[in-house]
Amino acid sequence: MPVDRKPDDRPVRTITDLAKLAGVSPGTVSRALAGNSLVNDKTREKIEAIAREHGFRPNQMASRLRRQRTGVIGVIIPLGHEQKQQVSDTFFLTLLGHLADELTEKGYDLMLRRVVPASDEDWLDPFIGSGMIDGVIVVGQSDQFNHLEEVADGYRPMVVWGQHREGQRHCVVGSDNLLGGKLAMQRLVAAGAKRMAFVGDTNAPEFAARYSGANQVAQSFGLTLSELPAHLATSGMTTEVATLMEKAVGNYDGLFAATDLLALACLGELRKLGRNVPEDMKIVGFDDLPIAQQTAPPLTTIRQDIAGGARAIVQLLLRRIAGEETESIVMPPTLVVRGTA
Amino acid sequence: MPVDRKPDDRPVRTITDLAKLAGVSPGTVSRALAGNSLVNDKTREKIEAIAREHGFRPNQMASRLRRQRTGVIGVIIPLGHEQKQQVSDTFFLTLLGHLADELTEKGYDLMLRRVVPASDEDWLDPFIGSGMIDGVIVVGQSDQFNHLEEVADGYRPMVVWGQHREGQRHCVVGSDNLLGGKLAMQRLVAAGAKRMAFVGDTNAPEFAARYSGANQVAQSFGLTLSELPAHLATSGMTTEVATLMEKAVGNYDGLFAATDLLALACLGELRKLGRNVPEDMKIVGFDDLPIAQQTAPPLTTIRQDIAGGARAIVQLLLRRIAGEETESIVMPPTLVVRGTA
DNA sequence: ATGAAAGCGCTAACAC
DNA sequence: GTGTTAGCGCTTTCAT
Repeated sequence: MPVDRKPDDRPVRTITDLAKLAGVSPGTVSRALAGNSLVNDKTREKIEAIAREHGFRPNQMASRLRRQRTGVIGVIIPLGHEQKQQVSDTFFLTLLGHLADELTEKGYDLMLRRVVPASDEDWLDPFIGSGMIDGVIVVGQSDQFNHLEEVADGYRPMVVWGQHREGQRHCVVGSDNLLGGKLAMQRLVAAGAKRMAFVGDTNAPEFAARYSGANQVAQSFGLTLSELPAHLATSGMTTEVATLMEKAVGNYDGLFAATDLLALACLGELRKLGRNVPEDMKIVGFDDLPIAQQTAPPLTTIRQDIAGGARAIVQLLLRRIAGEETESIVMPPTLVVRGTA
Repeated sequence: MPVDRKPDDRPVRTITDLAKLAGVSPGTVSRALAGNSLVNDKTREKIEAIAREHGFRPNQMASRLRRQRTGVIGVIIPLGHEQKQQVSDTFFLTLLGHLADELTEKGYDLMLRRVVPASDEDWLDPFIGSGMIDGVIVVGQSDQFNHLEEVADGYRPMVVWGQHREGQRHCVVGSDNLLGGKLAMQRLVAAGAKRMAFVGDTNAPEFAARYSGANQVAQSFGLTLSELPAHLATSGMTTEVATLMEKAVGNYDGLFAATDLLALACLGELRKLGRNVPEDMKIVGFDDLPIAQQTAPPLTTIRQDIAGGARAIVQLLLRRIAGEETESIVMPPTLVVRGTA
């Protein structure tokens, strides 16, 4: 039963073709191309020459099937709490870029998948069980914390970017969002704000922790922190924030935005409303994206070390693939004081 | 020669295991799970039940090897002209996000690779010839136009995002950069600018076309357009632009930035130098990234339809995979007038 | 140092 | 409708 395939006129498609041309066995070609075995130098050179001449590349599918390792790391972005959000949130994409860089450097390829997990659905297992990837990086916990816990019990080579909870079972790398929230609130208070609001969606664990940290500090000063629930969907965000800002003006004098993007939107809308930042309203963001330096006034924010996070994720994952156990890593964020608070 | 592997206690790992449990042959299981063949309903249900119970997923590596199709599209980002640039340029990443969305929707997975092609190096062939992907999307031509032409002669399922040149052989989707440049310059002139400069690196074909279009219009008005070569590497960009802006002040009153990111940097640096936009300096950007709305003043820019581009790329690629010939697509950009010019 | 051969797990003729 | 079987292209013992 010949596999039906387009006739390929390339004379040397398989290692066997090449072997015939070189007058050796397929095994020898495999060894020569792999480089590691002890093949006669002349034989190797000859094989390499032919391979180069014909632009031959060993079929990775076959190689990987045989070796039971794929050289591919899956990166999956669950978008549960933000149905509308595309894979286009700047922060995720920046992290993704760094992950690509790190993985490439380590010789792995990166397979990207975006999912909108329905509450009862298996979105992770098909990816993990597909035999296509050696390990998986989950970017953001979304509202899938419990599901991640379950999966982690049966599947070791997984590292998640997100929020760490005491005693959790899945390996996570992320910022200390509680601390970040505290730093943000301390700054707002130091800048003289009295009536504060958190702008963001506290359904995501990361954001909930940011709120919580900020709230703790607020209470310690005898102040309160309101919630202005705003979502990140790129399309609706601006109008949503516009509405929030109309209400916020006069009621608050300090905003802690869950992300820089949100902070930026607040800044823009407040300007439209004729309010001055930081005079009428102090603002602190979160992430320290490159644009935070370029706004007017430049954004006071909490910096997450995205590149460092990517490095840590990949490092932990490779250790897990090698069979090691690993701890989670919580990275301390830092306050960057600029012009908005 | 048993492949050495960790002992897997999962009772049903292969289609054959499952077949034994179900009391049928592997072939039947394969058919049942594939869904398409005519399998007895009872048999199918039984097989599906067992599969679900044991969390069984057919090994994709084997399936793909056998079927000679991978269900994976490669996305590769060549970074030739920007050695330092990571995969973190906002525009590329936004496009990448949309590509991920489109491909996911069509049932394809996305394999991401970042390369820094040395001038003489084969960076595309290894990816194409790896047998891991059914087709490839190249995001940006970088300085590899000629190489892409060569590859296109021998490999059909490839679509490139970038600049279209008359008579080129590789299939490309991209904006009409020449037109974009013209629109930008027309706006600068209409806004009253007299001494203009283009901020960007004209080694990339896209940028060269933007410059060229702008230059044509400038000349038609008897004006000249200088070049301020600035690179996109996220790290060095700000300082580089800072130097350029110091020189620019007083010499120019209108800037056409190759990208919004560059325009943003110009805006920021000019503010630091105490100059007002648009009074002292008109600025037009390119891309219309979401942040362009949020700057102060909001950025006048040339909009590229990134989502539409992604859709077109995927559509063309799938047609090429199916064996069709396809034309290139050039999309008209539009001028978005905001506050900077 | 090289050849021979047995699969990796799955699919699709082909036969019944 | 289901079983049988011959590979997809590669790697790796085992034998020489």
